[in-house]
Amino acid sequence: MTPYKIKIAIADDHPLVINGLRHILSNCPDMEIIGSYNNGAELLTGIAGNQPEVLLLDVQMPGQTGDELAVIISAQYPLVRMLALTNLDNVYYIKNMMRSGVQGYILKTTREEILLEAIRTVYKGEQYLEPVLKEKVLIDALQAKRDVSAVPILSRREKEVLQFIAANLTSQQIADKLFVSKRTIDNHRINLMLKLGVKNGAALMKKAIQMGLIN
Amino acid sequence: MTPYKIKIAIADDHPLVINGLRHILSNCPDMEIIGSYNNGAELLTGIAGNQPEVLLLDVQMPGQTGDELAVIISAQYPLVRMLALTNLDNVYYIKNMMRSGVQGYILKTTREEILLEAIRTVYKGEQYLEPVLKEKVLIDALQAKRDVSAVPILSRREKEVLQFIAANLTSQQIADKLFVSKRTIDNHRINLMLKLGVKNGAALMKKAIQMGLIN
DNA sequence: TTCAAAATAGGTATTTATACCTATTTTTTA
DNA sequence: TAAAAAATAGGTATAAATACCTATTTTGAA
Repeated sequence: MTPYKIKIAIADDHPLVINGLRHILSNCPDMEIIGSYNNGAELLTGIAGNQPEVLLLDVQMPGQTGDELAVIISAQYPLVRMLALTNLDNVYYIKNMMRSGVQGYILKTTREEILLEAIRTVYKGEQYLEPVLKEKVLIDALQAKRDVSAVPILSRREKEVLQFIAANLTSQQIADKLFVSKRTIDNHRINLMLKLGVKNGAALMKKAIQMGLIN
Repeated sequence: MTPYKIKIAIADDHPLVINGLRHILSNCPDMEIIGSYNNGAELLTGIAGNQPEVLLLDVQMPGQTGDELAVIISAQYPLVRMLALTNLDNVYYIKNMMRSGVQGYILKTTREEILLEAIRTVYKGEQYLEPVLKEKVLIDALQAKRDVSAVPILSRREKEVLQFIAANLTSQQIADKLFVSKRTIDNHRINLMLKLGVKNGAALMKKAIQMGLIN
């Protein structure tokens, strides 16, 4: 009796990658490739008539990028599981793809067994992330502040004002809330920017979040 | 021959916790408690004359909070390893403490073996995070966007402009970089704020980071 | 209790951002 | 290829932030 075969599609702009995958998967009794596409447009057209159960999705392709495609596909075909398959081991890309709707993320340099395990895991509806990448994401999330001495010590009032700035308030509104003059808040603002070494409110927010000073 | 004993100090405002830890550690041939403190002030005074190798640090204490203490201690006594020991299993606290300089983070509800393993790991200079918490941090970092329909779809140019705003540039500077009019960038800015539902650049930055639109 | 830091606030100017329009050109998509 | 969306940019205001000062009061730590 023939086993059930997981229907797989591949989207990658490198024919070599597609051929390689075809070769590997053709030796798997529980998988079959039902389509391959060289770019986003082809993928979206092709997938409309013939939906795979697992889509291997390259992150970098000409035209639409992987994250854009992932958003479209997860909205239009919520049953299609996606597995990002790429050379990019940067945490930013991993987070971005996972948040865009892919269920797994593995590297093209990965071993065959991991690839197959990832496909099967994702097919089951579970999330798969290569151990190496898991470690990377963890380190990134918990990274100690680079240079402890470089972390500015903010006064209590400054931290308070920082929270209000983050909460979408203007200096005037903060002043009203704290019953002080707008000029006082302006000064806190400028001192905050000085201490964090930035030149405007937007950058202040970014830095403060990076440093863990606000949520 | 007596084994080397890891010198441990405890800072916690609950005497029960301190007693419990004393009890557990007194049965360990490779550990000894050299001090215990009920609040931040006591800790800072006590540690000045007698530095432990591993400090078990509660996150919530009257007066100074755990993260403030961690920053102070890692600056003044860089050789003292710190292990956060708390009831708070919130990712925010975990990240905050780890970034403030503690090498490990475990829950008070944890099993004895894990506590001891954590102390030994941290003593060796390695990072320790309870498996349950590791998983939490990962999920938090990779979490899919809550409500796909609620995630505004930004155009490519808007995303590009967003990056530049995050990079500390003014509208004029961005305009120069992209060879367009400042007014164009102003419009992108306003559209970005509209789409993300905020009213100023700082809040825009915060929201964009929360949504994973920028690093 | 004395000293230093923090919080307070004002003056004055300039620069940027924000708001609300309209409108054209370019690109994408159906 | 027609229609929709995105990118472009201008007019005109106002509001807000930024910059660089000085100076007093309050608070906290040695």
